[in-house]
Amino acid sequence: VESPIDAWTALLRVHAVLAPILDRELRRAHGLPLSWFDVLTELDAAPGRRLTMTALGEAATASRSRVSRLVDELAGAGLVRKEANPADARSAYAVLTADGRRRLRQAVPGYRATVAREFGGRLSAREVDVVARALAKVLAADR
Amino acid sequence: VESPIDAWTALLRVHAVLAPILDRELRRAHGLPLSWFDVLTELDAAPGRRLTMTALGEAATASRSRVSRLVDELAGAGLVRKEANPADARSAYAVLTADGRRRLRQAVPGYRATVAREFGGRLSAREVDVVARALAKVLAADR
DNA sequence: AAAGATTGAGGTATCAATCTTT
DNA sequence: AAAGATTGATACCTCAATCTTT
Repeated sequence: VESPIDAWTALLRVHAVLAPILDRELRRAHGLPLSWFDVLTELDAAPGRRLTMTALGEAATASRSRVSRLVDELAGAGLVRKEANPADARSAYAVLTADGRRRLRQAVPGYRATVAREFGGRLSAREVDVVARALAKVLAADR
Repeated sequence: VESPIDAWTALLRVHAVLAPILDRELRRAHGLPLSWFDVLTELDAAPGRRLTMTALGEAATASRSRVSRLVDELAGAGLVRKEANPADARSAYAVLTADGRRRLRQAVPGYRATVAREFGGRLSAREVDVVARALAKVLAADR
């Protein structure tokens, strides 16, 4: 095992196996698709629990145009609210609501447990650490 | 950085960034979506360059029902051929054609180069190795 | 009845075109 | 003209129902 191809191929496979598991689990237990969970998580981590649509598109896994529709769905469910940006009338904020924060907090423990079981379960602490650092480097490099 | 969550979240982000890049590059240069490339790669690696639909569904990143449609598309493009399984009339083989093999071989160098640049580029050989081994362990564990 | 495979219906995501504000 | 954002059209993917063979 030496070429980056092997690592990348394994990443594709792990994603293909685990993402659907997490998605189904989040829907079943909390009515949250993984795409919603992802957006809520990014908003929760942002200063003021808010991000412009563009910033959200860059932070989340969803594409820029997908984010528009996800935020509309989340707003319809009361988990997010859209707010004007007083500094620039072109841009819009997506803001996490109290309800959204509550739903997210309910979902996080189960999500972490599933990840720990399915992903972390067979790896040493050191391995987990190296993987996290390495993938963070890949991200930092491109964008 | 210690929890498996950080590693998993980074994996999601890397996938979200790199998969579209590779997909666009494969389409542009070779007319092959990443999903096609994935199926062709699995068939090329299989004994006799053939797999039953179920085996292909397990090997590839596509779901079982998606594989049916992908193989139909690939057969329409002449890159794959469907063959009866003489041992069991329920099952069908997807077989890589000479054309499919040629197209795959043309695409592989560019694919490897893009992965090397975008993924392996910023990592040491040791990091790449640990990531590949760790992700392989995760896969072996679940399925 | 279970296993291999396909398919109709519907959900999910992307692209390119568009609208508005800077 | 460029940046922020949305949207119509379309491609992509999954679920559950179905068909056939074991």
